[in-house]
Amino acid sequence: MNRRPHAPVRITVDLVILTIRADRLHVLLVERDNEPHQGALALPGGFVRPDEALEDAARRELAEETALDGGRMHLEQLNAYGAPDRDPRGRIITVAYLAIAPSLPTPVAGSDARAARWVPVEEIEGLAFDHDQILADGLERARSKLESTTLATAFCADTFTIGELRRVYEVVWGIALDPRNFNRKVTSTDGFVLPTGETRSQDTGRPAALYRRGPATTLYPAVLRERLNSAHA
Amino acid sequence: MNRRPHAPVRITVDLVILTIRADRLHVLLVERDNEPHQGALALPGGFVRPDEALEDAARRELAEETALDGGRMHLEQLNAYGAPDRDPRGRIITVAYLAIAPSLPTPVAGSDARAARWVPVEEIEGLAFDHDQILADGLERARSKLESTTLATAFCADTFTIGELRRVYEVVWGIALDPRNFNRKVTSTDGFVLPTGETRSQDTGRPAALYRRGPATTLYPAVLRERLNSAHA
DNA sequence: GCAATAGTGTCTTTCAGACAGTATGAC
DNA sequence: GTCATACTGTCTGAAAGACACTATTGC
Repeated sequence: MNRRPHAPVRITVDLVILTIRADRLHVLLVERDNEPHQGALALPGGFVRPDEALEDAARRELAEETALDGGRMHLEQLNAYGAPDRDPRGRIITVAYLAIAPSLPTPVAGSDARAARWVPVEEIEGLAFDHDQILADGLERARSKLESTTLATAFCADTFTIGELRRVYEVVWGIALDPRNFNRKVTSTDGFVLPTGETRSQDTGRPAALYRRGPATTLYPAVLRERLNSAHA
Repeated sequence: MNRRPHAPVRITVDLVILTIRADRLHVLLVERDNEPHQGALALPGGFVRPDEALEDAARRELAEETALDGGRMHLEQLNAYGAPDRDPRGRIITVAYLAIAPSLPTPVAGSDARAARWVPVEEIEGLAFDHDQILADGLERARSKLESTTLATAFCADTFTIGELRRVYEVVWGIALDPRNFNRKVTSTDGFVLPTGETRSQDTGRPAALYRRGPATTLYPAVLRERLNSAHA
C-alpha cells in the first residue's frame, strides 16, 4: 500500500520567543543568509541532532539565540508542522516551541553569528516558510494561557510590580485593563504573586510594592479576556 | 558543531480516539502483532507517507481504524513526541492526534486486519512505547477543552438530548453535574445547541427535546469543571 | 500646590450552585 | 396511582466590572 513506508525526513525545531520591550510585544527573528528564502526574516531554529530530545534541541537553540540562561525561561511545545511542500529542500517537519523571556534591562543583540533582532509583532509580515502561521499559533497560545495560567509572570523579572504585570496583560492582549480591578484580582488569587515587602520608586507617582511569582501555575478563577466569543449565528 | 546535522528520522502519527460507550469513556487500542512490544496494547497509528500531510495521515489512519466517515469526525493535533529512545527501531518521532467519535449505535469491530477494540480508559495500563503518556495528554486535552469549547458535542450523534450532552461531561470528567443547572447553562449559552423541535422518548420518564450542534465553537462563559486548582502554597 | 501612579472601598450585574416544584412519559 | 426523567423557577453567594476615593511619590 505504501510506496516507501519509512520515508526519511528531517526534523527541525523553530522558536517563537516572545518578550515585551517598551510596552510592545516583540518576537525574536533572524535574517536568513542561505537559500531558501535568503534575506527573508524567519523564526530562529535549527535541525535536531541525532540523539537529541526535541525539547533539548529547543532549549539549545534558545540559549544560542538569546544568550540568556535558557534553562530558567518558560518553554513549551507548540505544534508540529509538516506540510509536504513547506520547505523546498525536501520533507522537513518542524516542531515549534513557544518561549517567553522577561523584559531585559540590557537589550540583547549580536548574541549569535546570525543577525537576530527583536521585532514588534504588529510589524511582522511575510516570514519565510510557514512561519507566519507558526507565529500566529504561538501568539494565540500565549494570549490564551494568560487567562488560565500564571504565564504572564514569565514576561517579568524575578521581582515585579502589579503595574508591570498588568502591562503584560495589556500588551499581549492589546486591550486596556482597569488597574484597580486588576490589582484586586491578582492579589486575591491565591498563589499567583507573593509580596516581598519591598517597594520600588518609579519616574513618577507612589512607589509600588514588589512581588515575586507564587507557587500557583493555574488560575482559578481565570483572568478573563473579553466576551468576543464566536457564540452567535 | 553538529555531527550529522540532517539526521534522517521516521515520522508516525498516533491516534487517541475517544468515544463513550455504556456511560464510560473508551479509547481505541490495537494489539501489536510485530516487534517491538509484540502482543502489547498500543494506540493505533502508522507511518506518514512521503508526500502526505500530517493531518491527512491522521485522517487516513482514523478512517482505517474506525471504519467510519473520518472526514466528519473531530480531529486535532495533540503533541509531538520525540525522545531519542522512545522506539528501539531507531529515531522515530510521532505526532499524536486526538479524535472524538460519537457514541456508535452499532459497536465497531473488526474494521481492520489488526485487532482493534474499545477499552475503558480506567482499565488501561502499560501501553507500548510512550503511549501511556500520549493517552494521558489526550485525556487532559479533551477534559480541558470541554470547559471552553463545544467539543462535547463531538461525542454526540447529529441530534441529541441535553441529558446525553450532560452525560458526556459527567463521563469525561468523572463527576456528577446538577441536571437542572446544566440545562439552564447549555440552553442559555448562545450558539451551543439549537432546538430541533422534535423529542425522543427514553426507556422511562418524560421525552426529551432533541438538539443539534450550534454554530459556536468556543463557550463564554465557560462550563466550569471544579476548583481543584493548584493555587495554594 | 499639580501630576502621576499605587492602592482601597463600594455598588451593580452576572452567573454558578443549591434546590423546590411542575411536566410528561412508561408502567 | 408510582417511578423516572425533563424542565422551570427561585434564592444565595462569589466574582467581574464600573468607578469614587485616598496614599505617596516627584516636580
